[in-house]
Amino acid sequence: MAKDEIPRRAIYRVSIYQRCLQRLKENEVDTVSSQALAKAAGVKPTQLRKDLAYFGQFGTRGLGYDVANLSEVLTEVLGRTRFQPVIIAGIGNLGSALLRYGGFQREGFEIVAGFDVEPNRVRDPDIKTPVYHEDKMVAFIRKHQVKMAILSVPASCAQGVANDMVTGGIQAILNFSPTVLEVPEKVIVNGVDLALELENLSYFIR
Amino acid sequence: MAKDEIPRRAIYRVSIYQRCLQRLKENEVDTVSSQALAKAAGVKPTQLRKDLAYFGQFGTRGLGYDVANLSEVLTEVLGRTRFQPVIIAGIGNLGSALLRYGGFQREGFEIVAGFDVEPNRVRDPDIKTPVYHEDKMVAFIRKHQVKMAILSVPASCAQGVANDMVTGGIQAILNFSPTVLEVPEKVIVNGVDLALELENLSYFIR
DNA sequence: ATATGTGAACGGCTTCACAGCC
DNA sequence: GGCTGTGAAGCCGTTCACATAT
Repeated sequence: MAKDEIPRRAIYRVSIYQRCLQRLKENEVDTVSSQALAKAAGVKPTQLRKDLAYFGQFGTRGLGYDVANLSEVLTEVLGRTRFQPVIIAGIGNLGSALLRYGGFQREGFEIVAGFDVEPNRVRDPDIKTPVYHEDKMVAFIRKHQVKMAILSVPASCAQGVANDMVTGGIQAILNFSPTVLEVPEKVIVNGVDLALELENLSYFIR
Repeated sequence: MAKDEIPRRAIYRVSIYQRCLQRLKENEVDTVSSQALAKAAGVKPTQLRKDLAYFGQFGTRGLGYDVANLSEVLTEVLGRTRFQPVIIAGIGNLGSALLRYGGFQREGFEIVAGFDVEPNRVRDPDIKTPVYHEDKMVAFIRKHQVKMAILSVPASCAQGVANDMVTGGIQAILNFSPTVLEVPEKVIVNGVDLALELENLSYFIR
């Protein structure tokens, strides 16, 4: 099945299924129905089955899915079989928090370096990740063949830093700046816009 | 036009239009076409016009939109005419960063209090927002009629804290925990799942 | 001439209904 | 009987084409 026929949202959900399976494994459950797994993931059972169908047939009719097996399959599907190095540009408030955040490591990502215009600014001493000057970023990306980057610089310089990332060879950017980035088509950008999310919520409360 | 006929994503885009208008105002541009505004927002002109049409007619044919006027209208539409108080539960890495983050204030939100199981844990001294014990949260929400909350506690206690928020009367939650929250239908939840976004990106790079 | 506003067509994702298998 | 796998139907949001206004 070609990748671009798979709904983008389905990929997000597969990640969620994967997490739920992990929890089931910890609890030594070894079989799960689409109904139960879907409930845990907050979706409808048919949707779960449809999502899995994009990648193959993994269940046993009348029984359900083997937790360990399905979990392995999804890890494969998501391409998370090996650690993925990530860099981060902009080590301010948010950037520092992201460096300390354990959630990435847990999911198989490692932030290998940070970059900032003020690399020596005072920071939490238990940040072990090295922080270099932004000048060094392009060379670092090239040398270590890094494909993924987190962008947490102020909006005003986001596009410039993104350009450097692309120059170095970054293929995917997680963008925390409240800006619309212009990048070549082959580069993927996911945006996380905190103020936007709050604004959106405020619209719905009355 | 009834609120629930408007696509949820359209609301996000309206916030983005609003931001672009702000920038235009700063540059003393006073008229803008759907084409120009759409480009700045990263969408197609027809989509912009369709989005605005959900709320009324604001343009002049043959000319475009009056920047100041449209901006006012959108502020009204988004319900961001007055400051909105927000509380935050979980003042760890991420929570502290969010407290220091200026982007919320800029968009008309004020984090009025933080809550944590360890309210006296050592934190950046230039955080001015008071941090109380989580026990006090429900009473605080009630007393100050707070409607919006940010949830940045560990996944394992997210549901419990969310329940308290709902008990107090919170109507909208911005959830940073990698969990599917179960809340009454009338309560809105927007999730920001950092590891999920990275996983999603890693799927698309090859 | 130029740009908005909008019904209709389109496309993609979700849900349904049921066939297939244990 | 129970549960998965899947073509078909339904739904929702986006895009198109053009009528309308200045």
